[in-house]
Amino acid sequence: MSARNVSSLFQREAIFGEGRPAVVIGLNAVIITVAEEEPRILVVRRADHALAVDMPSRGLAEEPQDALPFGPFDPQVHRTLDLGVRDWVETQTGLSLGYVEQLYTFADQYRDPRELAGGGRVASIGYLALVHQGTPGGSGDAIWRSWHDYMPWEDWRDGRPAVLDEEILPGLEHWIEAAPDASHRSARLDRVAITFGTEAGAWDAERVLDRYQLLYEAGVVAEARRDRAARIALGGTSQEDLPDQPAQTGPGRSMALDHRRILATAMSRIRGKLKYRPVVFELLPAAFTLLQMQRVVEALSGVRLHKQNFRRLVIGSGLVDDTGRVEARTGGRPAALFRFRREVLRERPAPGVGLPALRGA
Amino acid sequence: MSARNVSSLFQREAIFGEGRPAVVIGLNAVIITVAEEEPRILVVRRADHALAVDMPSRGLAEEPQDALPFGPFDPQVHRTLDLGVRDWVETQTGLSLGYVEQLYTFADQYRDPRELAGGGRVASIGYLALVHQGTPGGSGDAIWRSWHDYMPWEDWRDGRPAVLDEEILPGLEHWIEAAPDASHRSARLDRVAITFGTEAGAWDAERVLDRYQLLYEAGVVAEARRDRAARIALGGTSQEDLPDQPAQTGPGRSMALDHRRILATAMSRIRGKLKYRPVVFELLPAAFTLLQMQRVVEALSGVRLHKQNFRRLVIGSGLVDDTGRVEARTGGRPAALFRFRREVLRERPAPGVGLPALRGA
DNA sequence: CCATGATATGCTCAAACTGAGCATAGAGAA
DNA sequence: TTCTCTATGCTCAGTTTGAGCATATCATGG
Repeated sequence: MSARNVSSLFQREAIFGEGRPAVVIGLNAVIITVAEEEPRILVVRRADHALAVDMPSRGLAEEPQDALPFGPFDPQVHRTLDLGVRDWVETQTGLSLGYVEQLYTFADQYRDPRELAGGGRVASIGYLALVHQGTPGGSGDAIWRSWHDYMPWEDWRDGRPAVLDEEILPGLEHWIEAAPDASHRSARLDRVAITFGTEAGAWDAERVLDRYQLLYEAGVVAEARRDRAARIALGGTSQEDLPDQPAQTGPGRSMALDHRRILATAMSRIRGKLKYRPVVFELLPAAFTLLQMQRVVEALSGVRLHKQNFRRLVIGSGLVDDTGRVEARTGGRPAALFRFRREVLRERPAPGVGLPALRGA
Repeated sequence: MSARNVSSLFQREAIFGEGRPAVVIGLNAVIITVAEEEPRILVVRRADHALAVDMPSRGLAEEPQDALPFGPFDPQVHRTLDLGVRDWVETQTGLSLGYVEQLYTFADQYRDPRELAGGGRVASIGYLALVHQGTPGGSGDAIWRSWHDYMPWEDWRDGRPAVLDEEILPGLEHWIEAAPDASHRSARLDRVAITFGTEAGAWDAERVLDRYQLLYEAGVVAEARRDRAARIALGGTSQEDLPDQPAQTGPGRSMALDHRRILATAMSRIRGKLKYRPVVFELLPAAFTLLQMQRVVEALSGVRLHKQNFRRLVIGSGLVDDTGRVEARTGGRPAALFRFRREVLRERPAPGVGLPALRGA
């Protein structure tokens, strides 16, 4: 509460002095495409030597894990963070990114377990990038995987995902029961109800991050138990009441470090953005049918849409132009081919697929 | 395009090796409150010794500038970035922050001119924080100022801001004219039309950042010319076609470094958030009248709302509860006092002041 | 050539939501 | 008592949504 002069910290020494805290900045990219009606992200297989190298004898997980592509940020080379991302993604994978957007900066203590072994803090700036369908997969060991492999509970296109009732809600139930007292229990119950929409059937597609965070805190997700095991193994204490399950189980495929959290952030962001910015077109070819467009929106948002109403809204919004051409290979009546109408940006303040179904309710 | 193995960069050396890029992380906070129907932010007066110290003889600006509160991030002390912000804000100003949210990480080259003088890159992570009305101002030299002092063109509550037609649009006009060729000119015209809504009178309150960025690029805002002057003075080259005006003029009050850009980011974020999250209540007392609530929303969004419809929506949304008490000092019929209904979080997926006027159109 | 099975596309209709006002209520001030 | 204010209730036309029904236009297989 000391009323210290605020600008004292502006002194040069405070910033450039000896005590300069060493933070290494890394850039993680969630590179998204949509192919065969599935939203896919680029992942690499990565040996979790974070643990393996430092304590091979402690018997912690050594098997390789999926990880998001990563590149260090070097201020000597890169003028801006965005350019840094584009640069190393292109260098490593040959992919030329279209839309690129900064997501969030993650710098929690122990987000990288190497910190426990004496490494410095590694801050990671998450990025979201979109590339067109049909872009050749990354070279090297990078592959495209459906993001639903990691978040199966986020795909409601074929109805309520079974994993919710089979694994997730029971796990959360357990966590609620394990609360220290009634008030905590009630708070936990509320939180589950809010994020998973257990009450009014109100599933909010945008709350991907909230849901993942909750699953992590509740120890339902494999990463939670893995990280806890790492802390214990390295001498940290753990007061947490996580269920004692094998570290590798849990809903969805796990990822290295906090990468699944970064993915969740990306999913939340793109689902939100869909409504008010024309980002879908970044994932579509130049000419497309309305059903193709609908399928991409559905893949990203994870919910089915009413076809006729989708047409009405998209056409009515002025987002697209009829090219006059048709796509004949539909298996039925040929579909008109449309293209994105860039001029709409000039006319409407928030052009996007503002479907009511996507607006939350 | 070399198809290098992606995971090669995961090697420990790449991260912790000798060539570790030195990046200092600072935290800037946009601390917002609303008092007397004005949205206010906490600012400090700061001598721009960035330039003054390094080249006192070159005659560059030495007068103090407004700056956002700043604190270094020290990974040795702070477990998370959020905690870091709360900690130094409390230490320096005695303010206990309510809502805190990360905005964006800024790390452009030369965002801090000290870099030109040989300092390392200073990355800044911007934060948005809300504190209740009536919170005592910061101690030391921190003061509350209306954010419209810095962005006067964002306040449409009393009609179209005069500064738009008097200063901004002429300045942008000049920039459009100065384009190298017709296609650039057309692109610039489009961009102005989009961000400032010159076409259909479509002012999108959320595009605060787009507008500020455009003003900066067009050299309309004082910071653009200041930064350019600094680059030239320090030997950098400048090919830019910025108008030759005194560095200190331009619409709105200028700020140090890229702080006005960070403010613009905060304004965009909160205006967007207002629609789907109950953030207004962070700025209101426990019990409030609907008009008080409306005034806070108007102050933040910069637009006037229809009173009866505001009531209808807020009450209908279940966001508030009647306390049964009344506020008598209204100057007219006493107004019912309401309080925030926290349970709404459990019921609705996206509770917020989702007024149509705030939805863009 | 005609039914069948697909998908595309057009159109309708009730329910809910918005934008703008009119009208009345309950205070203090003149 | 009347006037002036702000609060609060209510109406109404225009628009937007949610859900379907109906028709169009292909390919395919009798």
